[in-house]
Amino acid sequence: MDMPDTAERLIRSTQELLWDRGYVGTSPKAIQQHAQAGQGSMYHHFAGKADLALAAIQRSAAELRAEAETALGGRGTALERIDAYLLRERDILRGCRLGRLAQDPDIVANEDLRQPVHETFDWLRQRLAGVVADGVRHDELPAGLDPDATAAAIAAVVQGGYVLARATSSPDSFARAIAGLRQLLGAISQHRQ
Amino acid sequence: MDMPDTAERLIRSTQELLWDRGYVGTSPKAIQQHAQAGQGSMYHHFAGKADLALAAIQRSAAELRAEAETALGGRGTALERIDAYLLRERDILRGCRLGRLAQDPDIVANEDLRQPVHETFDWLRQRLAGVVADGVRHDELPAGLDPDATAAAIAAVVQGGYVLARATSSPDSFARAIAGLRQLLGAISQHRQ
DNA sequence: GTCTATAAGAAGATAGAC
DNA sequence: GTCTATCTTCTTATAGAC
Repeated sequence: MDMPDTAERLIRSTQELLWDRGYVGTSPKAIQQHAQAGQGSMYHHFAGKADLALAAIQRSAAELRAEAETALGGRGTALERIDAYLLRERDILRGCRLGRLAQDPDIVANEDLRQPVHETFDWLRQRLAGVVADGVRHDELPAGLDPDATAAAIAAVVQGGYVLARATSSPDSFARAIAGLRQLLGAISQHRQ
Repeated sequence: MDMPDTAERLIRSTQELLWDRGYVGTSPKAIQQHAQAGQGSMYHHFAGKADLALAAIQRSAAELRAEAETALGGRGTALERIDAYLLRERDILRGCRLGRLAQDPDIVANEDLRQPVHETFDWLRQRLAGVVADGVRHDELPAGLDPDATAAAIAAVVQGGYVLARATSSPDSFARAIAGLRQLLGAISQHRQ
């Protein structure tokens, strides 16, 4: 268990702070303190706040994608894989690492910083749409169902569930939204074994 | 068309800036410039940034609630009223005035500032649940449907739709999520006239 | 009510020593 | 690679004149 090197600690610290406070709310000083790195260290390894944030966002995007893939690429029916995604462990009140950045004006205004966020959500929707399409192909889901729209609704319930949970300071709000979506999906499923 | 008085301009300016930049990203100076009010003016009318933000958030919460009520309290079947809510005009890429505040660490950390956000989302879910319950009562929607969970899912798709739209810089992402939800609701509805 | 002056501290770096 | 010094601008006010 060696201590990660300085650049690595800076990236990980920035990931944590971006998650909790966003880009606008995260200062270089706070990053340095969290990473136990000096001013000079940070500016030696990274050109500045934006450069470091880019590394952190790319890292978070890759992690998120891997976690989603674990659920969506698992075994089971389409509905079971969607359930695995919807019910996977989440730090609900902390929100989505990437989704929160979509609210940040300085992220949205900076094309470099926005790109990994954009790409990840594009990937997620396509990945979810693929699973929905599988469900339609195997007669689990009705033939008329639009995989892209359904996928977008699923991703939106998760992102919106986070918002509702934070707004009400209660993870229950997230759970309720997920339960509502699962009930709708269950109601239209063809229950084939 | 008189110019609103100073306190009023300060509140409206703060509403706009909170919407676009959040609490952490909004400085008193920016508010003063937007409102064309001086430093002394602002601190004469309000105790400080938090006090002014509270007034602005309460105002935005009341406005949002009134707009939702217009759609949800209109005439028509339950599904038509939900559609009216889902399809009402929105400034999609700007996001939700209140939902974006749920991401703000300084809002969540301050009970006074969080309260109007919390209350508004509680109200919205209950209001939506009432409409869903109406639908169940009138046999538009299946008897087994959980109104609270369905309401949470509907609110989450809207909030999440905003997140997806901002993440992808495209209002289409919002529209797709709404379309997905409407397709699910349509599929389970009983199509009674 | 509004204006200007003042101020302690943070934000986001740059420069040069070690 | 890391450290300290320095710098400009911004943040969030307070104080007192007008």
